[in-house]
Amino acid sequence: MARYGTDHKLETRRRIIEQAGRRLKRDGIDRSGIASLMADAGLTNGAFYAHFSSKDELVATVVADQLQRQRERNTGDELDRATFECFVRDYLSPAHRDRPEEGCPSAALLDEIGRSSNAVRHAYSEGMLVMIDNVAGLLGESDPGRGRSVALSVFASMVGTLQIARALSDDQLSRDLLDQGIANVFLLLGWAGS
Amino acid sequence: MARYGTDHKLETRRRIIEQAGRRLKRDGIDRSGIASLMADAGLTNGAFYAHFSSKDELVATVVADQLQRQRERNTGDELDRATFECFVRDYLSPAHRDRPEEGCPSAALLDEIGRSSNAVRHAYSEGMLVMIDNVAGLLGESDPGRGRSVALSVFASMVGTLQIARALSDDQLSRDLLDQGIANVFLLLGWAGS
DNA sequence: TGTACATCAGTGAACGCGCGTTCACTGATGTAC
DNA sequence: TGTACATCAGTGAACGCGCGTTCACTGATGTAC
Repeated sequence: MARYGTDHKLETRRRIIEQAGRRLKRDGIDRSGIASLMADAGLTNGAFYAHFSSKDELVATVVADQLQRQRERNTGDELDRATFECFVRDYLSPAHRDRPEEGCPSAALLDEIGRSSNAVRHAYSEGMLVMIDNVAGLLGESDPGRGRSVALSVFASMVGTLQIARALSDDQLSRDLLDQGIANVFLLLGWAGS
Repeated sequence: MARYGTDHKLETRRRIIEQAGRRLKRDGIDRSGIASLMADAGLTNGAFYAHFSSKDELVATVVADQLQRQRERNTGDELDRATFECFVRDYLSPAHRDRPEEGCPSAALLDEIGRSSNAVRHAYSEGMLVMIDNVAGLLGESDPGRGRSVALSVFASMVGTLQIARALSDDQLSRDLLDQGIANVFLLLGWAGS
C-alpha cells in the first residue's frame, strides 16, 4: 500500500479546491498563479499536475464547487421565504461587500468567467441552473420557464448591485446602493418585506 | 518646429485610448498587454511611455473615457423617458451581449476595476456619479440622494443581468433573462413601459 | 527478522514565453547663419 | 542656396520577473521472500 491513507489524496484535492476558491475570488483568476494557489494548500507548484490536468480544469472545478457551496449555505434543507430574505440581506450587506474571498463567486468572477474557456462557462451555467431552480420553486409561478427567468433576473440584480457597491469609492453611496438593492429585490418579487 | 502637426501627438493619444477601450472590454485588463494595445493603435511598445507613465494610468484614463462616451452616446442633448427606454432595450439586447468590445465598460470590467488601484477605482466612481446624476434627473425624486441611489440600483441590475446573460451557455435562457431584465427595470421605475 | 523492491504524493529546478518597463537610437522636419 | 544643428514621436532590443507546465528525483511506506 501507499505511504498515505486511502483518501489522503482526495483530501488534498479538496483542500486545493477550497483554498483556490478563496484566492480566485479575492485576486481574480488571471492574478492567481499556480505556485501561490498550491502554497495556500501547503504544497509546492510541482504537485499541482498530480491533481489537475491544467489551470483551466482547476478553475472549472472551483467554479462548480463554489456554486454548490453557495447553494448548500443558503438553502439548507428546505428553502422558505424567511430563509431567502436572510440570504438577500446578507448578500447585500457591507460585510459581504468587504469580504469577496468568502462571498459570492458570481459577483467576484463573472467578467473573467465570461471570457474563460467553454469548460469554465459550462461549469458556471450548470451550477447556476441548479441554484436558480432551487429559488424558482419559491415564486409559485405556474410556468416553470418563467419562474426560472424571474429568479435569475432577481439574482442578476443582486450580483450587479454588489459589484458596483464594491467598485464605488464613496462608502455612504455604496451603502445606500446596497439598501436600495434590498428594497428592489422585494419589489421585484412582489413581497411585503421591508 | 516638430516633424508633425501641432496636435499630432494628442491625436495619437486619443487613438490609443479609444482602441484600448475596445481591447480591454473584449479581453480584460490583465490579458491585454502593452505591446498589443499599441499595435492596435498602429504603434510599437516603446512609444507607450511617451503617452502614459504606466499601464495603470492608461487603464484609469480609459475607464474615465469609456464612461464619458457611454454618457454622450445615451443622453444626447436632453435625456427624456423615450431616450432612456431605448437605452434600456439596447443595453439588454443580444447584440450588446455579443459585442462587449463596443459595449458598456461596467459590464465588461467591473470585477477587475474592483481589484484595481485607487486611481482606477476613483476614475470609475467619478465617471459613474456623473452618469448616474444625469439619469437621476429623470426620476422626479424630491430627495436627490434617494434619486441617486435609485438610479444607481437600476443601472446595477442592468449590469448584472448583462453579465449573467454573457456567462450562460444556454442561449434561450440568456435571451429570456434579458427580456425579464427589461421588464424589471420598468417595474422598478414604476413606468408603464412594455 | 532482514533485505530488496514497488508504490506514489510531493519536491523543486528548469523550460519557453509574455509581461511591464527602460533606453539608446532613428529619421523627418524646422531653424540658424 | 547650402550646411550644421535641434527637436521629438516613434522604434525595437533588452531588462528582470512571474507565468503555466514538465520532469527527474525523494523518501516514507507496504510487500515479497
